[in-house]
Amino acid sequence: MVSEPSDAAVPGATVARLPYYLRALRDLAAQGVTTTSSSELAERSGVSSAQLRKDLSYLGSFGTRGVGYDVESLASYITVALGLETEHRLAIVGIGNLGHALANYSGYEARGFQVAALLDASPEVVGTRVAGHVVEHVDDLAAVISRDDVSMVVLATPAHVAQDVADRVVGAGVREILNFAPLALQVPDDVVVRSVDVGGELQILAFHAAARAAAL
Amino acid sequence: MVSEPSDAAVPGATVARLPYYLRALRDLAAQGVTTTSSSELAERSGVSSAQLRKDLSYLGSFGTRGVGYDVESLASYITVALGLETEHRLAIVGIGNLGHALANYSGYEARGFQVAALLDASPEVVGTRVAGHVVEHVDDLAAVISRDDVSMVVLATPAHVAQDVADRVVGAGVREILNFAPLALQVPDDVVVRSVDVGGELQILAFHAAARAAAL
DNA sequence: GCATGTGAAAAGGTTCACAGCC
DNA sequence: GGCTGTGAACCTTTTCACATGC
Repeated sequence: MVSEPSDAAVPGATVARLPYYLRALRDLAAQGVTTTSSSELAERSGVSSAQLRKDLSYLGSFGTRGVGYDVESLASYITVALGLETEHRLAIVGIGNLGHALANYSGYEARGFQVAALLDASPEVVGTRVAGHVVEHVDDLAAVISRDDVSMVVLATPAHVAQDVADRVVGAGVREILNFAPLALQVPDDVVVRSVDVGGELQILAFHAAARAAAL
Repeated sequence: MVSEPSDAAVPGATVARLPYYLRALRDLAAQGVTTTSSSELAERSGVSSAQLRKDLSYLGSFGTRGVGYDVESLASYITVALGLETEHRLAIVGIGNLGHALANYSGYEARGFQVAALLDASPEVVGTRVAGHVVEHVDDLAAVISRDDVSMVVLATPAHVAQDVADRVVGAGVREILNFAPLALQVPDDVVVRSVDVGGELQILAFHAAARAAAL
């Protein structure tokens, strides 16, 4: 049987790696592999085997000593730990370049994510059909969120309206936001924001390139 | 004059926040603000003022006690620290949904980034014009990288070819990769990979949603 | 025998609180 | 007086190394 530490909080750094483990496990399963080890799984996930074992220890005890892990069942445990056995309905706000790409992104792979609505503010975009959805006006945000039971919002708007949209999203009761706008959103403590900043990532790479050049 | 700690390494966590500071400084400059404080800048960047001051201390000493920071000059110092005063030429590999969006992304904001080439493997895409570039075949990767003096590659290919493309990118001498494919790329130690994983970010949000639900 | 699971040690990062300086 | 810059304290995260149990 599997133990499940009831209240011990899972460290944030561990949570951030669980998707990697899950992905690696699904790859293994797709290849027909049924059993794996912490070292194999760690290598495929890009972490050390000690790190992987420590991370899993926060969730419970899923392996067999001397043997390893059952691929399918470990994948199931992580799926449950991530809350992916329940459906999460998304709304994407801001149907520009990026919003388009996100709407068409087939890989809401981890089952459990469903795009429920697309919204934008531009009259030229509202009413058009994108990825099987009619784009609605962002002024109807609260109504759409309620109507479609949206629990997560993806923000792909220009930076100068992102905070305003975020305020409305939070006001409509959404507590999880994935932000692509390059600014730090101000939200209440109980709202979780994850930010993806392509420009920032490039700048970090530039730092390393400069450091390399300086070291010559 | 400004001191610049010569060899003391800048912590990775600090480097990852520098883009936020730079963005906030540019916002302030755009608003006509010429002087700011660690608390104002920190709030706009989403960090604590102590953290901001500590981060800056790794780069040098740029403020005036009792006064604050000059917006323009601090922005300049961070720009230099990030290596953004030199031009970085990018190639985007994989011109699907996401690659399209990235190619059209106007905000290679931080001057210094320039899209030099687009590549794909599909005969239907190669030869078409996207964002002002004719898409070239990924088999010509090494030649394109050399011809266009590409120093960073953005990988937006399907996951199952990402490692193969990454190997060729590294073989062609590129040492900085921004990876959008959902897998852990295996690269030599001297290559820097930053990964952006939209599905993973959603899964992390799902974890928090589940934790919230469990706490009720 | 062998790979997991885990305390303990080490490293890394953040916060505190105040000295230093304008 | 007020804000920066920074050592010291604190907390989190990673790594180590080995006891545990199949």
